[in-house]
Amino acid sequence: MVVEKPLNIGALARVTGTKVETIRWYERVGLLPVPARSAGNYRTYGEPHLGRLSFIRRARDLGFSLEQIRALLDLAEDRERSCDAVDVIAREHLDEVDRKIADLQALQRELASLIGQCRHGNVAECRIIEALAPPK
Amino acid sequence: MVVEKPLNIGALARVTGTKVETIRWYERVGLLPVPARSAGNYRTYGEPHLGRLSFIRRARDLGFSLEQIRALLDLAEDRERSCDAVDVIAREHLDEVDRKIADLQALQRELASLIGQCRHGNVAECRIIEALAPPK
DNA sequence: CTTGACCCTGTAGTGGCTACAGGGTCCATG
DNA sequence: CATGGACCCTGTAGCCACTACAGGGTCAAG
Repeated sequence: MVVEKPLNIGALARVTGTKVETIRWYERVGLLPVPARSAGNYRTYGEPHLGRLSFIRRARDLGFSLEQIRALLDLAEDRERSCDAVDVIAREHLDEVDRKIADLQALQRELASLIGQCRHGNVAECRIIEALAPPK
Repeated sequence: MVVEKPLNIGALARVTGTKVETIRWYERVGLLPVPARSAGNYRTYGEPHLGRLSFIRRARDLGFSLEQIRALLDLAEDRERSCDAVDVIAREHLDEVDRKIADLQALQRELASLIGQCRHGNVAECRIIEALAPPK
């Protein structure tokens, strides 16, 4: 059997690709449980912490907010519960992502058209400045 | 000739579609020049403030940062200067928008595939939770 | 025993606002 | 002339999700 050695915060940071400060931050906001401390007052982490932090990081990579992640972690606890609530959170997030993409694409079109009009003259006749300045 | 009446902050907010607090904030960070004050210590704005604030708002709607807007406003001052620097800022911003769209689309694909796998069972066999949890 | 990598707490800063609290001003109505 | 309500003032704190110190303590190798 594998006797797993406890990790200090730097090691946990390395294996999860998280910054040390971010781990402490997750602890402060209650996403990561308060870990045990060594004799020298160092935080010591085990497998459960590693798993939980990995979960958080993956969810963050997918753009979930810490609030959503908190909800997902709570839901994940109760393994008998229906996973519809999980689905709802994920769908809400996807809707948000869809909306952001649409907004950015509108922006992209406007910017591209603005830039396309640049004649590289002087500022007085700059189309970009003109487009931003108030009418007349 | 039109004698333009000075606006107080609320009126300026209404005509530019900005919140009063936002106008004060732009003043604090030096984007809007400090306005004259009335006898009762109210800010009083004229045409130049209106123009400048409109510029800021349009640029914000296009997603430029306040830092970029500051640069654009500086460039707009010197009407003889070549507008290439303006073009550079706009292009950098467009590149940023392009990048954000690409990132969000990658997210969108991942999320959609995750959600598509939901079988609406219980959490123990939830694909979404599984996908987030660490491997085995 | 010293060095340097690591860890601790606490605080402040980021961007771009937003939201108070606790007051002052202005003007129309009674 | 008093009152009420809409407006304005300053200053501070909060939002999100960190990030970056400052000023110290701990630990292990050489």
